[in-house]
Formats: sequence, C-alpha cells, structure tokens
Amino acid sequence: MTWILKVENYNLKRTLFSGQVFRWRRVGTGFVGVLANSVVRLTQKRNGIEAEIIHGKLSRTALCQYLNLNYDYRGMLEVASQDHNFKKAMKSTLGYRILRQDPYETLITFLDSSANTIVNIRKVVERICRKYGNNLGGEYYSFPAPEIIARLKPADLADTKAGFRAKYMIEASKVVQGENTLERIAKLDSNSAHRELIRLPGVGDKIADCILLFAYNRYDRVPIDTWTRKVFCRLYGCSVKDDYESMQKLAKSVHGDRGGYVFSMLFEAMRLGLL
DNA sequence: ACCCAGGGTAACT
DNA sequence: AGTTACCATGGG
Repeated sequence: MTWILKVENYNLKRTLFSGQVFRWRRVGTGFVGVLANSVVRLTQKRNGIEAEIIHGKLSRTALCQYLNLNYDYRGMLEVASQDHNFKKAMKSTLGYRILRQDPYETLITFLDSSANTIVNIRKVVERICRKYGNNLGGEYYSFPAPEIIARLKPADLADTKAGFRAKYMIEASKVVQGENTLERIAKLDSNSAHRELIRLPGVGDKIADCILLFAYNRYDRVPIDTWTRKVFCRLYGCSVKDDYESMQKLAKSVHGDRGGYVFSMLFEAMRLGLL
C-alpha cells in the first residue's frame, strides 16, 4: 500500500530526527518507523510525502493525523514571523513539523529524556521495544503496552540502560494502565491537563508540557528546558532564575496559543547551533 | 577525575 | 519558598 500525501513545507528529516520523536531510522532514501502495530516507510518528495505501509494495517486517516497534516502550518508561520527572532530561526528550521504521537509512548520516551541525551534516549527506547514489544518483522518492534511495563521490576529494565528512569516508567505505567487516564486528560483544558500529568511519578513541569505538545498538540503551553531557557534569556531578556510558570506567561505574551509550536522551532534552531 | 545531558524528587535551609 | 544532592549511564 503506497500513498502520496500532498503537502508543502514538510521536512521529514528535520521532523523525524528532532527532539520530539526517537524511533525513526534512515533507510536508503527514506525513513522507516513504527506506528502502533504498523511499520511505515516515508520518503520526501517534491510535492509532499510518499508513504508505504510495509507491515500491518494503518489507515490513511491515522497516518495523516500522526503527521499532523491538518494543522495550518502556513498560517502559524505567517503570524509568528512578526517576531524577528522567529523569522531568523525560520530560515534554518522551515519544514520542521510537530507530530501527533501516542500519549503513552510520549510519556515513556520523555520519562527517559530526563538528564539524558537525544542519542542515548533513542538507544534506550529501542532496547525497551526490542525486549517488550511485539516483533513486526525484521528489526521492527511495537511500543509495549502500559500493562506490559507496569508488571516489570526495575531489574527487568536494567539491560535497557534506562538507569534511574526505569522506576518512573514502571510506576507511571501502573497509574495509567487499565483506567483511561490518558484519554481523560485529552478532554481537559491545557492547564488542568498539565496539573494532572505532573501527578504521574517522574513527570514534572517540563515533561508534562512535552506530552501536551507532542501527543495532545496543545500549543498554548511551552516545555521550558535548558535550551528553551537559553532561547528566552538570550533573545527575550529573561533571567535564568525565573520560575517555570512565569516563563510560561512570557511565552504566551509573545506567541499566544502558538507558543508551543513556535518555541519548538526556536529550540531546534538553538540546539543545532543555527541561532 | 571531572562535567554535562530536552529533569524530577526528597531532604534540606 | 528556594536550594541541593542524588538518581544511572554514556560521552566529552
């Protein structure tokens, strides 16, 4: 099954190897990844994206939702460009998109992100899937369900090298398994959802906002990490001592309900040394 | 032998 | 309420 998804300003490489998602691999001229129980190959074309389902079933609708193709990217760029800092960053990050990922997978991978590097996060997540996910043919494995991780002991994750994060993944999985915690959070407004998410073990302000941004597509909150802090201090004149929620307000005052998307692009530009 | 990495938590002032 | 050591691992 092969589709052509027509879209402009969608840079697959920038998107799939950014700090929002950790499971895509470069294979030949394209990229291969796992969505639920499907394996998908995406290839950059001039007029959009070529998508080939190489294992399992996946609807075109589900793929378009994952790629977040309905988002008015052009409109966001137009408004955000009024900020000269963004306009400068846009030169190097145009085509970076925010995906719409599975909430549980996003929760676990960002628990793994704390005090970690992107390169290492990718390795650990892959080891977890290889050990506890289902084989989908070749080297590809599904992301394990909450019920699988919830019944593990930290020692079971030792060989994934998750380190001190292992207990957070297990404890958080225990909370969200069975009961539809993550679906319930989807119905809340962003601030309430944030309050609920930080109740999960190992989830603080920053990881909660990453989940809101990358899984629930709430752009009215901004994950404030070391890089975003650098962006704020260097370009928007704030102090490194400013607390989390006050920086949240600053972000909102500059970019309103688009802040999550906008500062994500500024984050990428800063991270890649292009700002 | 240090230091830091898309942090969070508990135990301190 | 604000600061700090610690968490486990890899890489500079």
